[in-house]
Order: sequence, then structure tokens, then C-alpha cells
Amino acid sequence: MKERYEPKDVELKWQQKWSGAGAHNTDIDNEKPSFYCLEMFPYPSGKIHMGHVRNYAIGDVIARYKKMRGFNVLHPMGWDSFGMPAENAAIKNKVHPAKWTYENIESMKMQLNRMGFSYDWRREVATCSPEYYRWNQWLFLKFLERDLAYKKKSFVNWCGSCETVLANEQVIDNRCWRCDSVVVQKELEQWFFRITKYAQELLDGCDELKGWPERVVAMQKNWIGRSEGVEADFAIEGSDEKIRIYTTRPDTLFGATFVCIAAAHPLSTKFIPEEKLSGLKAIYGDVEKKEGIFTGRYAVNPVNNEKIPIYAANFVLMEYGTGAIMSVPAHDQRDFEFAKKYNLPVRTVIVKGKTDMPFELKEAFEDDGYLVDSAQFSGMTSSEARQSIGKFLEGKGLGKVTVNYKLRDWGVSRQRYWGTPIPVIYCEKCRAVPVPEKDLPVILPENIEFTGKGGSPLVDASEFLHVKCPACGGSARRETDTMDTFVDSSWYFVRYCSKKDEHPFIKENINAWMPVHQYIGGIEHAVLHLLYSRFFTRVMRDLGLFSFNEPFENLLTQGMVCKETYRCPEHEWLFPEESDNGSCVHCGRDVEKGRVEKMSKSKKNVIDPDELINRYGADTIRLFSLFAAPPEKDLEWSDQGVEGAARFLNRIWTIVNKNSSAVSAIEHIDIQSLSPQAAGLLRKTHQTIRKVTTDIEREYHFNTAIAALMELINEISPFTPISGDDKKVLVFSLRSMLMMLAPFTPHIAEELWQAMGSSTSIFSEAWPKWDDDLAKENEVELVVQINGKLRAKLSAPVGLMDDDAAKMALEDEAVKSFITGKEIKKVVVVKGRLVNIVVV
RNA sequence: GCCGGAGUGGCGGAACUGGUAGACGCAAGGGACUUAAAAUCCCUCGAUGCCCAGCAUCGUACGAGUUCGAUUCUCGUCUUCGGCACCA
Repeated sequence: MKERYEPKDVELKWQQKWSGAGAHNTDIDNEKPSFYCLEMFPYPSGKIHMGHVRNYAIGDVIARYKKMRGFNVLHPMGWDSFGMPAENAAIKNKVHPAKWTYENIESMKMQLNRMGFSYDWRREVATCSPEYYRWNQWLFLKFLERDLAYKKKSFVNWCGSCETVLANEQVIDNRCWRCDSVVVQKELEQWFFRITKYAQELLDGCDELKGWPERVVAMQKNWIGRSEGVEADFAIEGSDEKIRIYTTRPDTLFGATFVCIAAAHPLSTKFIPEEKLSGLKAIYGDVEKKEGIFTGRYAVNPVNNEKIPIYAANFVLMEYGTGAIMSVPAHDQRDFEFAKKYNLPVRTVIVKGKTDMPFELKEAFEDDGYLVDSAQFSGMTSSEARQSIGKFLEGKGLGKVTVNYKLRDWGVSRQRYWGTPIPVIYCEKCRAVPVPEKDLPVILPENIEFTGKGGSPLVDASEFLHVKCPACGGSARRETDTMDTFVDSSWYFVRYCSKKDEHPFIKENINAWMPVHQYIGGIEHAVLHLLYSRFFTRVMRDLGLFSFNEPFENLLTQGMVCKETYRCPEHEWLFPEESDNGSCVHCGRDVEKGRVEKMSKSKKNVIDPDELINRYGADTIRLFSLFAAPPEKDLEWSDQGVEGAARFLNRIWTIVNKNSSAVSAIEHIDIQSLSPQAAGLLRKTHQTIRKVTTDIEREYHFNTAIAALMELINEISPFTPISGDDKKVLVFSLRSMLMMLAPFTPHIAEELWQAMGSSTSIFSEAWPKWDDDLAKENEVELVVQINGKLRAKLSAPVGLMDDDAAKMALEDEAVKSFITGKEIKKVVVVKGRLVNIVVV
């Protein structure tokens, strides 16, 4: 064993040994309980960043810990490898996206291995490989069969300069993220997944997500956005047509003084000339503006037959509800503003409690209250009236009670090359025809030119494009859109259950592992990826592929990795070395230092994991990132903190080095013969095992678990054994410490384990057990309070009776001086901990 | 606006179901070893006051409340972060 700890040698050695021995491979084992530990797979950008390191370090600790606890642990890794960056690289650097992607995968895989993560690489998947995406296509066909995939015209974000559709996330301040030109709404035929069919189920299922952070569940509920309300028909004066409106406030129906319809509503088009309407459409969705155009028509309120004007308004959304609303300015702030602008009447029909409303409203009154001026409904509370008016309208055939969701169907078409081809063929005669299952996969052609112009390059791939119709054999053309990459990641967790050369939907494989016991990833996926995966899981269930409802039993959303930033008023973000004692090296201005921000290239506060590994080794990086903050909170990177972690590992190395010759059988320790120091160390060791174990079990509190290990080393460090049994205690203590350290810093733990004389891997050891009796202190500190204030600390025997504790406290000299001449009203005793004497 | 968090030393963070606030680490200061430095080891380290070996008072964003006792529970206020946002 070397005197100096050299992480590079140690880590490489064990990575090779583990990999050679297939130490991280897992097969179904009915003897052991299974545990599926999964971290969100990365996009292969080419280099891992600290966010990955943190995410995967957390996952690796859990996987290794569970393994030592006797679980059969599935811990796979793969690549979310379709997507825009590969295509952009192709356009910019003339590299084929496939080449670029697979090279990135290779280099990132190497980096992950250098971190010592325990993945079963036999199960690796890359979503861009035909053997993976053929199942995207297969699922797409199943969706089609079940009417869960459909095509419709819809408005999409369109960048005219790049000639492509943009996802909402790619539109920043209404401009294209790439070329900065203004994004317009364009109507296109797109494929959609009918996620709305599962809206209620996905909402109800939220109650099953007991192992998820509350805020993620709240965000999902919010996104689904269920609201209960009423649809009501307003007749149009002088017309047979009606306007159907949606409201969640039927209790305010008598206060409606006008009706608003969306600019894209068919009736707007009918009543208003297109040239006038287009101006309104142009400001659709502009939160700053509330504008409308009078249609010249009047609607009839179904409850009081009142005639009220109909406006087309920019703030009414066509996609939500019925695209038409009744406007009640007295009780809705938006309607109030609109009414003020266009001089429309405001009428109060709700009062709060018994007080009258002010004569002139300054803003809408949106709370519930009691109804007035509302015919037979007057006097009711808002909630009573909502029910009664709903029933009344239903009874008269003028409306119905309904539920609306904010959730929209999921548009999955992308006019992009680097994605899964949608398996559909268009034929003049047979229209859209699904590609027969036997013809899957539809392979993405490789021979493509990337110009960066003109939408999907697949349009120019004539061999790909022109095919025979599978139905009639006539000439036909393929769908050239590819799928949103979120489709790929909506079921990859099922794919890992089988080794990759097998069919992904063998029940035996899926049921052996799913649902995922612990999923770990960033909060940024709180809605989209996690919601889509829940949706897919339910569809797959309905396809009979398995019978569980939820894919992820427990979810841990780790915090971001942050670092302090340097900012110059002139030169924006600076690298630390660009700041010379607080002034900018470029212009000499004062640098604002210390704002802690998420690591990002643009803020110039990134740390490259590779450099850190070279300098400190993977174990130190792992240790620091697990110690500096609990997993779910943001982590502030600190170079000095890393040094501290390195120091800790060095101390362990030195201590084991010093004592590695002390190896002895430790089965029977004669407790009676131990020196007081050894007895203390034995106790501390058992206490540490208890603390580390419970800290990991309880919400993965790795930071406090590591702190406990540091306390233990602080106690081991000055210890010198006297007798042979003392020596046994030391060895027991060191072994326990190494085993507990193993999930966090696997390489050094394994190395030192061998140095202490073991010939088998530390990871085949069972997690150490503690003994409550041996962990017990033989004396306790009894705290004495007087009127709640700390006045004395007494040392007392364990198991002291309450009466004796009180007696002991009252007899203490210091305590006496506080209570003489005062009346004791009460003595409170907390068993074995505290006595509080209440005096007046 | 709605929903969800968070506020504790110079800093990151501890404190189980109300019971010694500040574990552990970082930084800082002092000391030992050394020709010197690095490394290592030891000590101090919330604030204030004092007839300082010790003791007292204050202290977990702020203000109330419940309690023998509150970082922890209740109500109100402020600050801050994240998500959604003209969803009728």
C-alpha cells in the first residue's frame, strides 16, 4: 500500500477491475427483492457538466447502498440522442448528426466511467438507434389504432427565416432562439397525441404520487388545470344561431352586460370583415392589451332575456372552453377593464355579507358573496347559486354543467431530420395509411444534405419519400415529419428492463423491475417529461403491456449546481481571473462579485468535471457534491470545500495505512477488558452506523450521513489501542467506516478494504449493523432549566427515574441559588434529558 | 394574481414526533513541527456586557399567540426564490 493517496491510480484500477468482472451487471434474481434506481438520461452534448455529476452521484450512492442492503439493483444508463443540437452541428460543421452523436456518446460514456458510476452498460440504449426508435414507431401505430394519435390543422410557432416550426421553449420573447427573427403563428397540419383523454386520470393519479415532492405534484395538477363550470347558450338576436359560452361563475350570470368571442371564432369571421379582424388577431394573446370590435349583433341572456352587445376580443382564447365568454365587469377584473375602455355598463349582482357595494366600483369584486338582483336566485350564496343556475340551465335545455382542462393535446410533429420518422404514408386514394408493423422500422435515411434552410431535409430524400401505398400499391409519399424527442423519453425506462437485443415488451422483464423505485433528475422536467411519461405508461397499460399505473414510485428532484459570479457593468459576466481585486481587467470598473447563479457558460461560472477529476479524483468530487448540501437543495460549488473533501479522504488513507497491519479476527470482542477509549470508540462506531443508516433511509440525507462519518474519523484518529481487544475495536471501527463510505467514494473504499486484508469486493459485503445496547451512552447529560432557561447541566446515570432526576436537580448548588426564597409551582421532567423547574 | 418552497454565525449547512440552537465542513485567528514553505497536528471561533479561570443578557426575517418550554405549532407582516399566468 502506498503511503500517499493517489486517486488516479486507485480509481482507474478499480474501474477496470469492476468492469472486467461485470460487477455492475444485473439479471433477474427471484431470491432478492428488486430495486430499480434510475437517473434521467442525458442528451449527448459531448461533455458532462456538474449537473450530470451531481445527478448521477446521487443515483450511484442509492444504487450501491441498496445493493449492499441486499437488493437486486437495476441501474442502467442511456442516451436521449435525437434532437436539434446534432442537426445544428451538422449544418454548422458539415458533420453528419449520427457521427456527431455517436462520437459524443463515446466521450461522455468515458467521462461517466471515470466518475465510477455503477451502470449495467449491457442495457444501454440510444434513442437514435433504429432498434430503439422502431418501438417509438410501433407505439405510434398503436396510438393510431386507438385514436390516440390524430392529425389536425393548428396554429404553431413558425420562424419564417429558418422555415421551421419551433417548440414553445424555442421561442424567446416572441423571437426565434436561433436567428432572432419574429415568430409568427402559422396554421399547419400536425400530428397530435390525445393526452387530454387521460386528463382526469392523470389528475386523479396525482394522489398516488406519495413519493414525489409536493411541489412537483402541485405543478402537474396546475398544468392539467381542471376547472368546473357551466356552458350556456346565448341566442343571437335576429338569427337562428347561438353563442355557447363557458363560465366558472354562473352565479354572476345576471350581471353579464356583454359577450366576448375570440377573434378566430367562426362568428367573428361571419360578422366582422377580415381586414378589421386581422388587426385583432395580430394582438391575440398580448397580455398588455385588451381590445375588441363590436360585431353589430346582440346576444340574449338566457336567464333574463336581456339583450347585450357581442364583441370580438383579443383576450378571449379560442382553444379554451368554447372560445366565447359572458362578460361580467362587476365581478371579473378583465371584463371590468374592457367595459371601462369601451364604455359598457357595470352591474353588481353579488354583495359580500350584509354590506352594500360602493356606488361606483374601482375594480371588479371577484370574491363570493350573496346574490342580489338575480330573480329567484337572489339571497343565495355564490356556491349555492352556481349549482342552482347550472341545474336551471340544464333543465331548460339552455346549457350544461361541464369540466374544462387547461391541458392541450400534445403536438408531436417536428419538421426536423434528427428524430424518429413518423410511420405514415400518404396516398391520393387511401389518404393517410399507417406503415404496416412488419415494415418497421422506418429507417431514417443517412444520405442527406444539411443546409439549414427549408424545413425538414427529408423532403429532398427522394428514395425515402417515394414509396408504394401499403393499402392499394399505388404511388405514395412518406410523412416527412419526425417525432418530438419527448416521445423517445416517455418510455425508455421500460426499455432498460430488457437487455437491448430482446423485445422491449416482455411482461416478465417489465414486471421484474417496474415501476421505477427511485427516479432522480432535475426539477426542469417537473411537468413535460414526467407528465408525458405518466401518460405513456397509462396508454401502455391499456395496451395490455403491463398493469401498473404510474411509472415512478419515488421521485427525487435534485437542486441545481451553482457558483458565484463576477459581473462588470460594462463587460457583463466575467471569468474570476478577469477580476483584478474587484475591478474589471478590461475597463477597471468595479466588479459585482458574489451573486450565486446556476452554472452556465454564458455566466462564466462553470467548472469542468474532467479537470476536477484529473486534479482531485472522482471520489473527492463525489464526496463534496454529496456533502455540501442535501440532494434536493441547490448546491453552491466551493473550491475550498473540495479541498476539505480531499483532506478528509487523505486522513482516512493515512489512518488505514497506519493500522493496516493490525488485522485480526474481530468476531469476539471482550467488552469488559476494553480500555475506556476503546469502549468509547466502539460506542461511537455503533452510533455512527445507526446515524448513517437512518440518514440515508430517511430522504437520502447524505450530507448529514457524511458528517457523521467525519465525526467517527475524528474519534478514530487519536485512538491508540492498548490491549488486543482494543485493536479489534479499531479494526471493527475502520471496517465499518469503509463499508459506509463505499457508496459515496467507491474507489478509495475498495482500495482500503483490500489493504485491510480482504480479497473480496467491499460491495459484496452486507451493510454494517448496529447494536442499540452497544450504542447506548452510560451517562447522560441532564439539563436543568428554571422557568425555561438553561441553568445547569448535570451528569446522570442512564435510566434515571423522573422523581430522582427532579430530586437531583433540586439538590444542585447552582440550581439552589436560583430558587431559594421562591415558590416552586411545578417541575417538568423529560425522561433522561431535562428538568424544568417553574418558580414564581 | 394563483400555486409551491425558503429565510438560522463571516460562509455551506445541523437540530428525530416542541425539550442543551449552531453538529460537520469551509474561512479566519493563535500555537506546534520546519532553516523556511507546503503538508500535518493542537487550540479559539454567534453578539454584547462585566469586579472576564467564570458569569449574565440577547440571539433562528419581523410582530403577536399557544406552552413549564417554540428554529419547530397557530395567526399576521416583510423579504426572497421557483412554477403557472387574459384558462373566463
